[in-house]
Amino acid sequence: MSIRISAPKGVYDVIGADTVRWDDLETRFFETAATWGYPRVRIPVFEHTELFVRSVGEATDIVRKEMYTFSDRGDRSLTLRPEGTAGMVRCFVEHSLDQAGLPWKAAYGGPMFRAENVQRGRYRQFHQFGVEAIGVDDPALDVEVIALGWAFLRHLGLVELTLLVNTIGRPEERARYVEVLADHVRKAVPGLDPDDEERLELNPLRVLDSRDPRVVEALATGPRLRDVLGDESRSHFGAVLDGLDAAGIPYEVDDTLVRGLDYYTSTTFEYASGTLDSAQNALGGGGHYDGLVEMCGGPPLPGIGFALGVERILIACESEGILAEVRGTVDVIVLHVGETAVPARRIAAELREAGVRTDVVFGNRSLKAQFKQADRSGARVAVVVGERDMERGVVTLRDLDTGEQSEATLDSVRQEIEEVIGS
RNA sequence: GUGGCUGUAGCUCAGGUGGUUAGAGCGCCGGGUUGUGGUCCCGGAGGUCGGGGGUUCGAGUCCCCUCAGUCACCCCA
Repeated sequence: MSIRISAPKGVYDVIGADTVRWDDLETRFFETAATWGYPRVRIPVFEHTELFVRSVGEATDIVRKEMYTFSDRGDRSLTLRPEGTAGMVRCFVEHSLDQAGLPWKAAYGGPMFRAENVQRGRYRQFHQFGVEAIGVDDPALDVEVIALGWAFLRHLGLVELTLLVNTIGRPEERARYVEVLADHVRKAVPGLDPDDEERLELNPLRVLDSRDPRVVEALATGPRLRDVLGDESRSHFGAVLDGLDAAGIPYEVDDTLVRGLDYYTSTTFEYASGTLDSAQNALGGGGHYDGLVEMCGGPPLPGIGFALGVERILIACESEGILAEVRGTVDVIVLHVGETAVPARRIAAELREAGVRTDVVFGNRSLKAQFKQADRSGARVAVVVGERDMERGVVTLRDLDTGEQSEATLDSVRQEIEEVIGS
């Protein structure tokens, strides 16, 4: 009796060519980040539950119903990270990284976990790359962070990109605004639907996301957050937009762009893809978080960062037809016919030692079958180690693209192969 | 958490109103070629028809439940 166990809902395996694309994407992200002065750090995938509750916010959907929380054997409440910024800020505070000079700039990436219902571009274990810049309050730093993400996405070859930016001001400005906003919406729309009513109660800014046409209309005529901002917030935002202009980065100001995490303040932004449908078109997003470091027990320092969704970027790349072709995983495959398995493996070992990606056939199969395997492997060269040849001290090299064959002595195999595939 | 659609071989899919041993293409394995792949020809293996229950003489087909995928709501990456 065997029971077949499948992967849990919302998780999946990355195999074959997808693995290569993932690795490639990851490499390119961290290379870009490093180029901009954001070296990679590695932080844990679980943290004390309290960290996320306090930083992400109790009123958010993430904390209310999407966290993978568990008790460990010491009865500590731990949570699989639903996002990366909280852990990064904790890391910054825990190691007093402000002492190393500000801003502290770093990149991170890896799996995140949210117990959401699954759909295209949305999984329970999903993956993000992100950067954070903590400790300096300068709109130019906002621009740098936004530009970094933009440059990375553009360099992948994505064309259908829109950068959305907004500012949600300081907490006290927002508090003032939220009151007038709630008041306005309730007056303008009698019989508000329960979803929107709940939003007004828990997290009023989120009504800006409403799709109820009556609410949308009420918002259009209602107070705008930007109009109630103080001079400082206003000039900061203006400076960010000027910086984007100067950097030649196109953007749209979107009054309704409100990020779903409580720690955001001031500048918020999102990279949207034009090729994905409207529901899951956000490739990534981020913003300022000016009270978070202090709330985590550090000095009162501002921060800004973004996170990109790996799965969504790959979907966008696929829609835009820019996924890289992936050829075989080896360049050379060694076949053997007759009693030559041992010398065949010795040749393979020599090639591998020299850094040549090499596979070798196992089992006792016909040469024809071995060639089929060689063909499928995507290797460029097959080395045939045959009894007849070996008696003369040579092996046969076959170019699998052209079918051309040549002989090589045992001493010259490695060199000849390196010449062929080295180009 | 709620709703719509879908679930047959490794993959993509056929299988009117329920009726014998469930099919195709691609892929895989073997042979044609006693040491030569990607073309061609021949043969073969491979299926709890997502799972469970029910109706029926009989269920891949009808009903219920359940699981999974997908899309949408919600929310976000």
